[in-house]
Amino acid sequence: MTEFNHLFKALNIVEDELKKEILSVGVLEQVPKHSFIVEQHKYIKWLALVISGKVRVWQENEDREILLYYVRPVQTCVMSLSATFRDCKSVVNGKTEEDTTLIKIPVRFATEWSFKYKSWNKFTTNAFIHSYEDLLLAYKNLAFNKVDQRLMKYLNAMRIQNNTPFIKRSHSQLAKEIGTTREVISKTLKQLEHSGVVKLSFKQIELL
Amino acid sequence: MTEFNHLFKALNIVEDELKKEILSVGVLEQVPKHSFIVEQHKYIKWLALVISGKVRVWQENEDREILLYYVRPVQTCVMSLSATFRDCKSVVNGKTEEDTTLIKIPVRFATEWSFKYKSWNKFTTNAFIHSYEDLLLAYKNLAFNKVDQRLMKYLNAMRIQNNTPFIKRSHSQLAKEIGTTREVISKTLKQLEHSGVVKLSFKQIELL
DNA sequence: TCGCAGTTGTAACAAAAGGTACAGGTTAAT
DNA sequence: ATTAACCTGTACCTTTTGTTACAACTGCGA
Repeated sequence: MTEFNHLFKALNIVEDELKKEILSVGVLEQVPKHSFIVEQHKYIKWLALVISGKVRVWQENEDREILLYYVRPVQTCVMSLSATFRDCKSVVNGKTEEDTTLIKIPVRFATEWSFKYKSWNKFTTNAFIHSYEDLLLAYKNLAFNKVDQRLMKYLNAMRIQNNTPFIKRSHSQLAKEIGTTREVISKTLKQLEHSGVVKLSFKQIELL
Repeated sequence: MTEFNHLFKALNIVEDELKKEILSVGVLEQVPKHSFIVEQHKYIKWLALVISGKVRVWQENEDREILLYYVRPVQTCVMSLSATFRDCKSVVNGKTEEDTTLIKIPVRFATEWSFKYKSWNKFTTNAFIHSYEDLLLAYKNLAFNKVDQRLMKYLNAMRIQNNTPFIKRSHSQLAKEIGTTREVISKTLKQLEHSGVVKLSFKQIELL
């Protein structure tokens, strides 16, 4: 089970006891792209850890969406983590964007572990802290920056993330990340192209 | 020390050992209104627990502000909580709005405790979860609702909070809660008055 | 009681964002 | 090769939000 060893290493899990427990209750799952992992208003029963692939987590409201974050290897979604502490319904949506490998752990175990094993405790606490700070940044960004600035931030983050200046996303996908509409993105991108910051082509934006 | 007993009861702290530790390292402090508890870019050294009074926590950006949350008895500010897990600078501001009583705990203890004492663990975890969910709601609200809706939500929350339909805040204070400017709040309130939802007077808004 | 700092109202304008409508491009599947 | 589904560009218009500027009001303290 390479995936489990990979998990142990990535999360700095050192206790043999904990490893044994994870091996016995954890379920390895291959999820194809575009599958829902969590859905708004539905109960979360598993703590999902992303071993490979990518999960997009967002909120929606009628016809609009806004990106919250991506869960990448090796991480967990805070929302499913908070479900481990009190049975709860999801207030977000999560969907794989690529074929994804998960290790799923029934929520009830995670609570015990955080008290029993230092490394698990550290992992969960860190997850909370980082997620909170990320969300705080996102909130500030939304509160104080206009669409064009938010878009540029997003594009630059993508560039660093994927290590390429070519962002392969359609305008409507971008709109759903930024929290606006397709037309606004199209117009904003055109402006950015005129000012020589980007170069546009079909389903692709090049950062200059 | 009534304050400490009050704290133990409110946080469901049952372990005698933990009580002893809190009593020995905790510092009781009376803070007058309008004092900074945490400041952006400054290090957080204490975990502050609000026993009585109220602390306003917000973010700012040049000339704009936006409210994050209030810390009320008996709670702690998540940001100072996350500082207990890794020495960090604050990304928010916190200021007392009333004369406030705090119990301050040096950050290094809080980490140990969360592993050593179940009730402390529970308290910190719950604090994280609730704060995260609150922020998520705020984010969604900001992303999808216009100023008038956000304002009404805020006013209604205040009404419930203080159990009175009279909200005693100036327009510029409201602007800083909502994340907009004074003029916009004035105009929006006038509209709301015309539609018979509120009644305006000096430094007071009555919800009808 | 006077003056001052903070508050409120509002007109006029500017900028940002959203919505409608439609033309035309690209791709993938049949 | 044709079609259907999706993508892009843009003109035009509306709504929302922000800015500037100024007049008038309120309440407190000297």
